Amino acid sequence: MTATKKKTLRERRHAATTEAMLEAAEHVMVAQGYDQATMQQIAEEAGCAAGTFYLYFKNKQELFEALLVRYLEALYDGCEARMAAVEDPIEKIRQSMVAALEYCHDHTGFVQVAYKAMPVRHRALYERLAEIGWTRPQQFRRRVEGYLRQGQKQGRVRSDVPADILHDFIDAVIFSFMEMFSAAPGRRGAREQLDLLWGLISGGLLGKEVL
Amino acid sequence: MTATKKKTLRERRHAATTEAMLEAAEHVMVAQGYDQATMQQIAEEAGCAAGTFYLYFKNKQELFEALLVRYLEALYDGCEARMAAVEDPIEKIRQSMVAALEYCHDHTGFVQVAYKAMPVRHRALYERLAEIGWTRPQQFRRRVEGYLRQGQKQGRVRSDVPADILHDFIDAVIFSFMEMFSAAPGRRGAREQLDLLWGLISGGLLGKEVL
Amino acid sequence: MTATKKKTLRERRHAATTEAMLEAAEHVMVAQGYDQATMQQIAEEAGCAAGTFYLYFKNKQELFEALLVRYLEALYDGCEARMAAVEDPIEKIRQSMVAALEYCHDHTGFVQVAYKAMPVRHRALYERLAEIGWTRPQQFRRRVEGYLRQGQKQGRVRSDVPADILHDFIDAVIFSFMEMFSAAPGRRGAREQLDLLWGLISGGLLGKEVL
Amino acid sequence: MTATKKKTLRERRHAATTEAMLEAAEHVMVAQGYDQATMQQIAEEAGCAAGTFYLYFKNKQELFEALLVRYLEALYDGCEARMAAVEDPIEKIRQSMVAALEYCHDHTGFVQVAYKAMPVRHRALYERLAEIGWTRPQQFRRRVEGYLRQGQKQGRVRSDVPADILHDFIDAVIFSFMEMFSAAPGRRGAREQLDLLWGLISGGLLGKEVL
DNA sequence: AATGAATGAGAGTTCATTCAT
DNA sequence: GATGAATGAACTCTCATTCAT
Repeated sequence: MTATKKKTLRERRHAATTEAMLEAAEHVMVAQGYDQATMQQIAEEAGCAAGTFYLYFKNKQELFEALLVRYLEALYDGCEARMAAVEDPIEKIRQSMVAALEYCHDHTGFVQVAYKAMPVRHRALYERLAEIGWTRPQQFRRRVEGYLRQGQKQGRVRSDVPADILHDFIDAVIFSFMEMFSAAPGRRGAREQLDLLWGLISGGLLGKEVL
Repeated sequence: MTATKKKTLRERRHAATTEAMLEAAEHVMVAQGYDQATMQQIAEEAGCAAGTFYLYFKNKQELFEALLVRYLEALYDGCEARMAAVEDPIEKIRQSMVAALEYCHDHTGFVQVAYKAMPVRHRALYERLAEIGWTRPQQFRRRVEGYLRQGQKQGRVRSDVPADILHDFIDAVIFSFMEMFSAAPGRRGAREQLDLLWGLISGGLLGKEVL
Repeated sequence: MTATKKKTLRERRHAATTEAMLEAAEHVMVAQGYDQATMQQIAEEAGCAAGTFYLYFKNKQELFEALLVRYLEALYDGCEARMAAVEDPIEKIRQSMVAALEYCHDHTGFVQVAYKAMPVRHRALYERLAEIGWTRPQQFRRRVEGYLRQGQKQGRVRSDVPADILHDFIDAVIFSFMEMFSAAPGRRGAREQLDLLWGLISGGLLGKEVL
Repeated sequence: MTATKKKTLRERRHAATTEAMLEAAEHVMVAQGYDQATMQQIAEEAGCAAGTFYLYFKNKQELFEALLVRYLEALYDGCEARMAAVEDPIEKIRQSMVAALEYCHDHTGFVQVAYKAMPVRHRALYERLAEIGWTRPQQFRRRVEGYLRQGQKQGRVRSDVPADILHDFIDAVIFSFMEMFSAAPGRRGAREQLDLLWGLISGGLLGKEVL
């Protein structure tokens, strides 16, 4: 009991420090970008010595990756929770967007990290994360593509465009608008943003006619 | 007269050198990204000494900006030429997309520079370029928004979404797909790519129904 | 009484810990050399925390010196024991060599520490050890030189070379071959090694003729 | 002509700088040892910025290797020149010793570098130098072993000890005494030193009787 | 105009040592 | 007594920029 509690205490302490470090890293990297952010700056922000970071993260690159993974895990968790609550495949996609936008509203830092701090373009980063065994994005994507295909079979989604391209389309719009929203937060309510995006996206997915 | 001619020759020489330097910078920056590309590498690629660059560009940052501006100037030139050839506002937008995609096909380096080498996110960069007085993107954007508003007045474009958001939507889709196309060139023909994108975008712009 | 016993127990514990630490230090320093061996590595090898070392040794340098002294004490003990068992001065020297070689066979780590891990060359180290009051090498050396002088008086050792140089000669050969033997252990039996070395050394000491 | 001269001038300049840097490195490394010598110290000694060293040497390790190779090349050159001047195999060995001792007298720094500054033990270093393609020590050694075998065939060198061990013996004595001589220069004349060493070595090589 | 050697500030990272627990 | 997290100074090495030639 005591041992367990002790261990838990240590672990808690460790987790809290890790958390504080990730926050400091986020803050500085969002402000400066990955390359321009120095470990000294981040350490100062975190209120500890630069060397201390190397007890928690192997190097700067892994610090950044941990930062991103932490956010993405939460984001995907939210998306999947919302998706599970409905049955209809198209509605699942819509709900996933709702979750993403909500998360983006509550964690402005995330999008800014993802867009301003990335040491490499996001495609390359996903590959890197896959290399270290974190493949959730790929899995999630496959799932959404499945829903899109169901929508195509039901005739509710255009079939002249392959599902993977439709997914790219959704991603393109969401990511881009998330960046805009996070850069100018509060400009519009989350509800309104969602309707806007869904209008644009669903129009593209439906694609009945060409102007 | 002679003086003028001499000066012209010098200018030509200067322009040619500038051009070679920009090409070298593009090559290295596309391969390595902005921060990782060193001036010595770029100089070696250009076949001159590192110091020489500082006779043509104030510093690394300005070298990159010049590189980007050169591309964007050509891109906007192409877009505006095509836009001038048609009358219909929606068709103008479509033609501008055609031009952009074509340019992107012929100058793969451009998109790669814009996406892989940017020292900062593109929004920040536009602001920076505006600071140094290069405001063509803003002008171009205003023009396209004007066409969108015309389309709205004619009832051919959804009016439930403001024109500036529609523009953001177009930008989001185009920029994202341009990156994909340039990363996997030849996967699809330019024609086919265009139809794909236009299908998605026009669907979104039209936006008659919601799924 | 109880206090005394307690103290003795404590002392035993202290000695055992010291021993374990020296062994760990030896292991790591032999593998990596003095500078490359880190206190954290040594601590891990010893199964304790890095900080604990500083309760037993003032710093890394003293840890190394203790390590070396422990070995040298044992080595000199062995040599002197063997020397005491015979009368003849030359034979004393020979027996000392026997002891040294045996020790070297049984404690390969010693030579490797002495040769691979030394933070400074050995002469400098002896000076340093003398500084901290450990002068046994000097004493031992004086003794051996005494035996050499006796041999010279008896006409059994060349007199054209001063005894201190003869001692340097012996040292040179022994130290060098000890390094070789310890680097390639088992290449030759201890007996054979001894004969080899004694042949070379005694030839040099005798020095009747010049080729 | 001009071009050639220019190039030669540059090369000269480069060589002179390299030389100055090696000297500075030698000075500091002899005083502090390899690990303790910092690039800043060396640079200060050389009268330039630390970064400048990296234009001439890839890193600290290569700086040290260059330093050692420079010395050894000169040493071997001297040995081989002297060896070529005589016919008799044993005399060749003796002449090589003469050359080595002379070199050691004129370049005290060399022995001190070799003994005080080595980042690793000399055997390991020879392996490393062999790795980067510098195998002169091995070649030289093979040659000397050949002479020893000739001496054995002629009955002038003991045959009860293999030639490679005899070579180790010579090396052991020479290296050790070189260190002593260089640590206490001028204590004895070169001539006297030579006679001393040769007496000890030739005695060991001859090895007629055992004390 | 062009060079490229030299600079020097500053990067990421390591590690002997300390000290609150 | 033992811990091990934290320190922070010091390390090697990089590179945008300068300037004597």
